[in-house]
Amino acid sequence: MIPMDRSSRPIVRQMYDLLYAALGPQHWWPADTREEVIIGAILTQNTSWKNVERAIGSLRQADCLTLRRINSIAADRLAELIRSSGTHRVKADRLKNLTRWLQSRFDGDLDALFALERRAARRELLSVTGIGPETADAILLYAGGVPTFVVDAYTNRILRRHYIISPDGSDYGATQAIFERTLPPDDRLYGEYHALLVETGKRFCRKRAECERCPLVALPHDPSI
DNA sequence: TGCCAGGCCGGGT
DNA sequence: ACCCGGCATGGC
Repeated sequence: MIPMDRSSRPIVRQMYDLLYAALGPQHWWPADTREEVIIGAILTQNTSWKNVERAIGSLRQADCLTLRRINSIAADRLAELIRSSGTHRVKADRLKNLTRWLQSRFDGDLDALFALERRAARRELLSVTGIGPETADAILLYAGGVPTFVVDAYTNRILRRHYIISPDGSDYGATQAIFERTLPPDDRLYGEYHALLVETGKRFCRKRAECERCPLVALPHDPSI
């Protein structure tokens, strides 16, 4: 067997190695229980994690950091508890949609959901109003341990920057397929990789001056992205 | 001060 | 099949 040299390694693997070497393990998803993962996944939609942390704290303080409790309290009370996460009335409705659906369809049993075949479980999650592709995959991966690659805005931006997808590309499934085609279906690997991409986006893509310090700067890229 | 954050929905072309 | 406004708080 001819050993594979560095330059012929898939770009997606090179990127992972560079990010992990530079940033180390990210310990995602930051939560104590899988229910907390699910709640956080909805709260963090288009919202900085910092604001989500406060909302999680409020829920914990009110003993409402479980799906059962969220299912039983009033939506407007829930909205007040999660106010700091922004778009709080929308998110309160979405959380209620989720818990109502889990109760009626799976008798409130998360194990029943995650026991489903992966595509079936994903379809189920997507049927809930307020759960889109990224939220569904984050729940599957970080709460269920299902090896599904999570694609977010930073992921597409970084792939555009490195010519891996077209300059205007943002197709969720296409981006997801790039990772799932190249990497073994390992939930720990997927989880670490997505966390590294988000951390990279936060630290190196926000301000122009920071992007030259990106661990991926040695790879071919378009500086204007 | 304005702009954005670990999206998604619903209505309009 | 896209495109867009709305949702809303806290941080820089």
